[in-house]
Amino acid sequence: MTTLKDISRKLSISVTTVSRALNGYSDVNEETRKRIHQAAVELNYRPNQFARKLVTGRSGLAAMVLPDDFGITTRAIWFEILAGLSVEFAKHDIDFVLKVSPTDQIINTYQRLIERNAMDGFVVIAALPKDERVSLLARNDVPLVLHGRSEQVVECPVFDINNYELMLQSMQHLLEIGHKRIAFIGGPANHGFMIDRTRAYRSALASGGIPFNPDYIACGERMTEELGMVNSIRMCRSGGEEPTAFVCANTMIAKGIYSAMQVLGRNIPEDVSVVAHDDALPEYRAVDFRPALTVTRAPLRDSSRPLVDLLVRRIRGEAVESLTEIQKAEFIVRNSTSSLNQ
Amino acid sequence: MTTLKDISRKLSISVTTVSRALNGYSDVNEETRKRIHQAAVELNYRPNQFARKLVTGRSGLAAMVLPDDFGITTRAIWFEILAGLSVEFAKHDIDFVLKVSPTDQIINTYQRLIERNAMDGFVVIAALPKDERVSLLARNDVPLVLHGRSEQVVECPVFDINNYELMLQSMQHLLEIGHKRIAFIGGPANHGFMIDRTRAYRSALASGGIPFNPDYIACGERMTEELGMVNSIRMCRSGGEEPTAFVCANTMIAKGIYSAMQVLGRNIPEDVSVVAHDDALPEYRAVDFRPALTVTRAPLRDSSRPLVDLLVRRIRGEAVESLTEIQKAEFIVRNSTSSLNQ
DNA sequence: TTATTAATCCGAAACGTTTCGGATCGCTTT
DNA sequence: AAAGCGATCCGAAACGTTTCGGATTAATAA
Repeated sequence: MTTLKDISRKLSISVTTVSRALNGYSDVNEETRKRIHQAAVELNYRPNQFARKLVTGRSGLAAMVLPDDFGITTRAIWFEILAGLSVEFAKHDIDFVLKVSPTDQIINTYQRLIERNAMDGFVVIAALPKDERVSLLARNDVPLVLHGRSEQVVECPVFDINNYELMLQSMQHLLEIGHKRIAFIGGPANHGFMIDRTRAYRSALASGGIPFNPDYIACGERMTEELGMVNSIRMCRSGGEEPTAFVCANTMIAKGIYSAMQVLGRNIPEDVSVVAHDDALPEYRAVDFRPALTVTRAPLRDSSRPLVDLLVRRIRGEAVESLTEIQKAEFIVRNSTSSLNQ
Repeated sequence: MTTLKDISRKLSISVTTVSRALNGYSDVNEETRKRIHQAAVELNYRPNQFARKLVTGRSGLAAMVLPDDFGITTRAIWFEILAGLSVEFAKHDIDFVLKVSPTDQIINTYQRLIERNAMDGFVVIAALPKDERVSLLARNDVPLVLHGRSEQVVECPVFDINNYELMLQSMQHLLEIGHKRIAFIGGPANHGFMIDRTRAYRSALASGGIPFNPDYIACGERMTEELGMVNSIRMCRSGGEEPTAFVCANTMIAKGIYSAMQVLGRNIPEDVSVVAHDDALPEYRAVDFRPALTVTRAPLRDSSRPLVDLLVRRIRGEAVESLTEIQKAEFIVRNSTSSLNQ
């Protein structure tokens, strides 16, 4: 391991100057900076992160804490998120540490991590309205970036997609082509994105002059095919009037509805229309659905970069006010929606 | 942040003694050790990992490097592995860092990580016979644990399942119930586990007096449903004699074969028998197959603990000779295999 | 000429541990 | 009485950085 002292000795230049040259300070001559840089590559110098942390307080480590029951979604999706974060953090020379914790121990895990004071920051996914993780981190003044909006007024960067808008788009599309009995199958009701989308759902109904029917909305802890299947079947069999269209919180739910409709002998889009929000996971490609699925599209992969950027800027000390990014979803009409022919 | 100095000051005891007390050295009086421990919890003392690393060389960090195309397997499986490792490492107070790297940059990524010298050790999954990752790490004397056996003689701990034995078991079962035309659909031919299983496959055939038929073996880069589907269909349509039994390297391949047989109008197990190796992933439960799948079973989840234990012991300096663990797979006969009734 | 200033450089302290090499003291052994 | 020993303790150095507060020199301004 070559150290600053090695370079210093080789060039007969003080350690201070070597350090300042390598860190781009302005009070070192261009000529000597060149020599120092050259010596650094020759000796294959790598700064010792730990020595640096000791004095700067920065560790070059960022973490994410996951529940071991995978929370609202599936292993594949978590991996997609993790992989994206890992490569983005790497661009900033930050190592990404993954903590998996028993679900009821999440807060303790955060607590211990905070006490150890080894992480420069955290990324927190799937914000709840009053999120204990967020308030704990914020209270201890440790940088975090939040995926999804949180109700509480906290000084932290936020990344989100425009859940309200995208739901509005789906609904307007369905309303325009004549649907009136529109069902919404989504995730856990207490999550930020569900609150926004439910709000948009109701407001779209209202603006269409359609009364809200609580039987047409279903929330489940886990947004899987099964959720879509059982709830769409239930809605179609409930005896009352069946929905003519479904809006789904993701493509897996839509997949479940496709299966259910096949079982029930309904055709998509002739009998029922289906719209979903699409995280663009390779495992569930909306274009490959038969019929191809109409979606609002916002690739999950695209969220890693903004998340990491926001966190890094927060760590660097940028004002939190400027650190909010809301991504627009794209609306793509395919073949799973059609106007009612009755 | 409370430091050793704080405790030292509070108790009027030297920093040295405080450090030695907390680290369990024998040259400190039981009485004062008590006082020190008590003060430590009162002040909520947490040792500064980075200061420690600076002097001991240990960082409390272990890493795994993954290809961004997910290599031989799926996102869900990678996540299963990652989650297991994270919780096991946590038990040893080690933070688990995840590096995702472009597939053609894997070696460079290792190289950089080694140079930075920030990781206490690595876990390397899916060993190749001559594994560049392994030789690079070993050459630089950084601890690693290997999942799967590697041909090269390297000083490193190894964890594996008994691939040769489990393949033998599957084959013997099929031979005993009268099968002669047995196909094997597996993963990349160059991987250690495939080499072992192929060897067992051929040796079982030989011991049954059955000539090896190259048309009955299929290897694919990615062990997915698709692989099982296309290869089983190909084998059944190739014009020659169809296989009466399939051995699959995992349950996803078996799933693909189930679909294929349905398409071809063959019944399992009346027309064809299917055996698979089962990593016990929640997404593909062998008991839930219709008919329930006969398997050799070795839960992937169970591999995290031995992997981490072996690595930790290696980091602590234990002799590598003692650090090998081979796990036995369990053979479970269900309803996907039956004797030939012809 | 003298005072100012800008451009470069550097010594030393600090971050929080661990560890080496003793020091002290009361007892036991010769 | 001297030497040896075991049980406890501690000062100081070291790990590899960053950074504070100057120091030096030469050019510029007064």
